Amino acid sequence: MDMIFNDGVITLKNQESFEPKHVFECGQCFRWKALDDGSYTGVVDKYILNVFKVDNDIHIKGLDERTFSDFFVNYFDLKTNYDKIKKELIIDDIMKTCVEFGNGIRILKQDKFETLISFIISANNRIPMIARSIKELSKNFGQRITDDYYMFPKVIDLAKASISEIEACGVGFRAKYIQAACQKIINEGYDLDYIASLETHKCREELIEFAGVGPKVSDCVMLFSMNKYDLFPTDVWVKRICESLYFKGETNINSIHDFAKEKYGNLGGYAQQYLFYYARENKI
DNA sequence: TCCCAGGACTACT
DNA sequence: AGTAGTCCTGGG
Repeated sequence: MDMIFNDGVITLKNQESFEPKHVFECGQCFRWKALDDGSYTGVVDKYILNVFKVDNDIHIKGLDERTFSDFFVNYFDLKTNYDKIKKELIIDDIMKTCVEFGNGIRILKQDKFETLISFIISANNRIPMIARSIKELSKNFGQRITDDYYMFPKVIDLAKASISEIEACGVGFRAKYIQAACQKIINEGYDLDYIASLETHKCREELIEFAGVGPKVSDCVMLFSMNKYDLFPTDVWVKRICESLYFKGETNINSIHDFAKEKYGNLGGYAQQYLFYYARENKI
């Protein structure tokens, strides 16, 4: 990887498969915000960073070199060859269209606990509301970074919150799920690192033990924070685009899972991201 | 006012 | 085993 560190800015040269808009607006994360200049600022762990692209170069502000190589090379999944993945995925014209449209998508490697809570909040919810809730949870129960930015809460701190305190963050009926998830981890010994080490099916079974986590949320948690890609999170958007482009009619979740497993196998998670982004940006 | 949104749960057959 | 109704919240 061609990396230059100069005057507090990290520059990655020739990043065709890294488009900030695609990465941060493909539905995987909720703490990145587009600024008026087209750059994106995000809170990741205790870091606040700004990312933008000029020509084919990615620029990252807010990190020292050491933090970048120790933490963010992994976070941005920079060691993965997306050209190869995209080549393998383009086995039909529909996926070709979606991959070309979301060319710069990368699947971030996010924190397990933050992803679990974030996607519990996502159930039957809208993105702005999800982002707002996460921001409030962080402000109320996370460590302060600056006056404007707070870390996502640690399990131990969020576990101390009452249901009504969690509700006050705007999460609605999901407050009890959030509290229960924290307590399951703290009191019942549920270990997300251990769960992540299990193979996909077993991992899903364990995640679904959390109240408020069903098939779709579990698959998102695995895809976005547990390095599992042999799955196909199927929300209404993905269901809709599969029905309209592949099935040419109504079908059910199981049929879509079977279809995706057959067609995309171990790359299902990537395929889902290109389909989802295309579907949502084009309002299919 | 009603409807619904990036699902899951509960209470029914 | 499979399926309606319900759920906080807030924007159309």
